[in-house]
Amino acid sequence: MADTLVLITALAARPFRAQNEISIWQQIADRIEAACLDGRLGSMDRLPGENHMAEAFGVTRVTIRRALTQLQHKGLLQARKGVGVFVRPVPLKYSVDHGKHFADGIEGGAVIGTRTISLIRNVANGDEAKALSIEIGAPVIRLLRTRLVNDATVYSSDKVFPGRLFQAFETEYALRESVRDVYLAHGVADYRRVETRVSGGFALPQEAEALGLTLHTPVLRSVAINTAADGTPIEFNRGTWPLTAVELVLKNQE
Amino acid sequence: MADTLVLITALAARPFRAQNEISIWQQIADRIEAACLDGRLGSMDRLPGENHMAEAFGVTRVTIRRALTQLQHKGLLQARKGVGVFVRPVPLKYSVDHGKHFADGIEGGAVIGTRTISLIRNVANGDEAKALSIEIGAPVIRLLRTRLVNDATVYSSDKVFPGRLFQAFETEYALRESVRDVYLAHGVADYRRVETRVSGGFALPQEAEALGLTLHTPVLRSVAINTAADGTPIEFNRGTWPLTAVELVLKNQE
DNA sequence: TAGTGGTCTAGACCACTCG
DNA sequence: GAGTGGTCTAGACCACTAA
Repeated sequence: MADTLVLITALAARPFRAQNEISIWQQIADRIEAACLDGRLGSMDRLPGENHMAEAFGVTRVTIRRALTQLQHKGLLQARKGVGVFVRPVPLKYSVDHGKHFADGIEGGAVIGTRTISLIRNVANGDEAKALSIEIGAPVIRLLRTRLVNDATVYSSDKVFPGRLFQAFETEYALRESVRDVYLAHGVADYRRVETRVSGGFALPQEAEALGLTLHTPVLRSVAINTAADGTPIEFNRGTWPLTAVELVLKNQE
Repeated sequence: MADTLVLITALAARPFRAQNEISIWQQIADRIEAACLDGRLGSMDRLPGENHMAEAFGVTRVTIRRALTQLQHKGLLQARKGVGVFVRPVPLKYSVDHGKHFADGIEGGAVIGTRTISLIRNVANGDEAKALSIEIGAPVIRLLRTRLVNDATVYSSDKVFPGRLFQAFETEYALRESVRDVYLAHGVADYRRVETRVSGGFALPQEAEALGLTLHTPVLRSVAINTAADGTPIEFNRGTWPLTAVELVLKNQE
């Protein structure tokens, strides 16, 4: 919040260790990371410009950028072209039980938030049709949203539902932004996650935008299918997580 | 296998698109990636030196390095200091059912391999004791190994077993490098994976070494616990996967 | 218009590996 | 000793953003 240049100058005051031990850029990254983690650099703070930081640390912009790049990959910083480099909200690891509802799955007493990006009706493409056991071109409901933990965006999801099963999706969802409520209102009291696939990748433009990450940043991706108690697929869910922000917990219940 | 400089020169022959569309380094990376994926660059091939490639593409070493870095993060290349940059074996996505045995979990008819790094007896530290429900300092068996799919190293694991339950671990394991056989020989015919935790991180020196990745490369990490049919914990398993080499599939069986 | 981050150049020195 | 990748310097131009 305060003048970050003062802080950075303070970080730069300590001399670097001998170069054959740890590289300069790594030492710079370590110092900035420490400042992020212990709160000296706060959430949403804007760092000084790269030129200023280069001068403060007595190095070239290239060296500063090498350090900043690592911290962006770690999910601690986000760079916005023409604007600046910002501290991302606490990327501490959250444990999410991916067999449960998102809010239930967070371990510990965190504050959960939801931001609905869009909710439209559409038709199923190949992947979606296969996952939901419907025909290509069949009507579907498409819900884009992000989930927040302690004001940090940790999850961006793209959910697809069979349109025929949820005639009143929009009105029910509008009440509390709750998919579970929509299920209940349509007579689906019980359902289960039958399969989860987890893979890694690199943030595409839309993912970087949704999660507040720099482009090319490594991410986790999950693909999951929910079915009703009778086995009917009711949801196809594709999600993206910042690589280091989350720990997915998958339990085999008896 | 053949002269990779000839190939790289061929890749460099095509002119670059206007710079305001896609950056030079990205175009270089895309061309090399395409050559890796369609076999023009084969597994274990060594690329020309960065100076040679820079000259071939008509750019600076910095620009070449930016392209190579991305491909290293993607798991397509591995750089070895003082030696060269090498093409990693097919990092195509493998689907692994993490509730099953490794070999059973691979989807499709791939060739599975095992390399045992070390097998020693030791004592449990805090994490391991907690996971296995034994006391800190209790005897454990520690097994380090890597798994290969079609000659590509896709998994490095660090398994810990309660020493008291497997008196003849070493002799039984030596027969076929099979943990399942060790279980059977000690009367554990049935067991299950009760919990899997998946998270992301960046390759530590030992992980980079084991998987043939460049340092700082993003990776997937899994932590899992197996129990015998009666609920007794029998294995604590920590593993590392190249980020883009695998898709973990976790099914909830009825 | 001023400042920002993204890209690129043309050099340099170093530690490391291998023959 | 020759070649390699890792690091670092000192510049430059660009597209983008906000005041």
